[in-house]
Amino acid sequence: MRWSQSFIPTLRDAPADAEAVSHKLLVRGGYIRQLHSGHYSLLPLGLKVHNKVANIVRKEMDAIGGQEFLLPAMHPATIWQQSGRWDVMGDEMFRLKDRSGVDLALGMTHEEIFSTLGIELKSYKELPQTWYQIQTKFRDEPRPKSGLLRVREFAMKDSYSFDLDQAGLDKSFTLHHDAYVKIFDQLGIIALPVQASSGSMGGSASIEFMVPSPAGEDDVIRCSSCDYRANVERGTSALEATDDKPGPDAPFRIATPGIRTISALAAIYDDAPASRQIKTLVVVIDDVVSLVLLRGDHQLNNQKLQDSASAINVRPADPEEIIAALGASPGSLGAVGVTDLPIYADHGLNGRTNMTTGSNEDDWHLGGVDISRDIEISAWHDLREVAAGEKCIECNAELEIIRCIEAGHIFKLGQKYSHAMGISVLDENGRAVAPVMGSYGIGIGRAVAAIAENCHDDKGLIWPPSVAPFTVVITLLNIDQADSITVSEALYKGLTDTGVEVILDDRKARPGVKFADSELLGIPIRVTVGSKGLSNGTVEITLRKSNETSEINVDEALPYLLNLIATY
RNA sequence: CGGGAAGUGGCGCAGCUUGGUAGCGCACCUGCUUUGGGAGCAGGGGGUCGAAGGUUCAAAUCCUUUCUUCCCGACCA
Repeated sequence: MRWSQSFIPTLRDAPADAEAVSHKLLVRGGYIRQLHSGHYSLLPLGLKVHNKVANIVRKEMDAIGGQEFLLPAMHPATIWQQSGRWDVMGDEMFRLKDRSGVDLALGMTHEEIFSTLGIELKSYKELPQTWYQIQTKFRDEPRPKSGLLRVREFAMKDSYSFDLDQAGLDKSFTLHHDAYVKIFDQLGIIALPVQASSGSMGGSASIEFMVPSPAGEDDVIRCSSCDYRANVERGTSALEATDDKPGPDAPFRIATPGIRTISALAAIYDDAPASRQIKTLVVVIDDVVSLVLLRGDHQLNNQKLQDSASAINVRPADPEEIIAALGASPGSLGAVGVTDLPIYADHGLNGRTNMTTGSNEDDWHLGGVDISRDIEISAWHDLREVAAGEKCIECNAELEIIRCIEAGHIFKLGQKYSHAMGISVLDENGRAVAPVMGSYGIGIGRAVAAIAENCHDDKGLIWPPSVAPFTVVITLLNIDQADSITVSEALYKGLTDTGVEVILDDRKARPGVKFADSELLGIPIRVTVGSKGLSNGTVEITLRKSNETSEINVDEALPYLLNLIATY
């Protein structure tokens, strides 16, 4: 491709709106442009990178027996109603009506739609099946942000496996897991597989592939010693034993005028450090006012609560609801004597005695509280959010928390959709069996952004060769000089003829502009053709990644480049 | 949805406080010079100042409403 004829609108300044590095560089490099919030146009170079990522994904899906489909992006409401997710998906699903008033949705994912085809599976002999597509998904995100990282319209590779039994699903799941490892390896980014929450997908297990980056939105717990890794929405840690001194036979009242916080109580009352207080939160779980109890120094993880309660929606109660439920204001709340509300307690409180908590009367707390004796716990769950520095449940080493981009997510769905959508096959005994399903996703555009987040310097992008829009840029410094033109054109033809993707910078522009643009674009190899080198019979070959430059004789340049590309 | 910020040519910004008919840098076009790290000079093109309403002889500027975008939080497969 000739640069002079290409649409590559590079910018010296990033738009003021851009914050994330990938966003700035992809816009400045002429890869993407925003149409409106959460919707981006891919420009020719952006599409090239996008396609390369998609093709790597495609290749690895094919390698595990995946068959590519393309399903509609627009769906009838009825099919989502059949699975129950028409309601579950809430505001995040784009909905519309056609001219006759029929409810429609833009697909956020395709479990239901693939299931309509799964109905045609009739025999265990046809299983397993692995089906996938690379299709546009629509999600009405509450807050699109950071360029391609969080958008409302994006291409996603989604695949679905159908197996006869759990053992089959385990195998399909492992195949996908290993394929994902290979994919991210080829994309040139580190993606840590971590235990994750399944969220609205349901199902028994899920693993996310997380790319460490400050631009990410998820926190991952990582053990400094063993290979324990989990999303904070899912992971836990070992708690050190707490010494509760023996308590009284019944709780006693403590006058605490004006005390409204855990830390304030700990400060004035020696016997109530935060770790020996009970924190009482009032939440509304699918319209049911409920209490959540945690150790005073622990934080609630909302997703854990939502998962534990199998809830669609969890929100903090507002002050009026709290007073109506408990008769006191936040800061003085407790669960002792509460019998009419569901009470969820975190495992960190299990077996604890002689603790301090609110009394549901402003300015008074209760001491000597024994959890099992004094509080009617409805259910015990893991609800607290792990903090950095806590100890690993596997090996007791220190845990760290790292910010990550969720680049892929694989789920064991089980039979939820098979049952809901009416898929069944006959097993070898002639009995109808609902296949066990799995679902597996990689966001293509998000992967592009994740690579950009990880592969750049202060001059611009540094694409891994596997996804670079071009492998080589020939920087022709003087477009009026016959020698330079001859050498450049010969190299251009030589590389093109061997299938190397090259862009020839034949623009009428100053050298500084050409160098800066080639670095901004992040093309792995630059060949500089100029009079300085040609006077010695050489061209310069520069690696974007290391900025390492070699002077190579003109005659040897082509084989040198081909060898360099082969061994990059 | 709560909090904050911002909308002026393709990009970055000034002008607004104190109303007087829009400007700077980059980019773009023409010419000359220059030519190995974002050139210089000269000339030139391009903007309903987000939108609507109001105040006024006069509104980018003041008032009201509204839309949009970004950031933090909430939320989120």
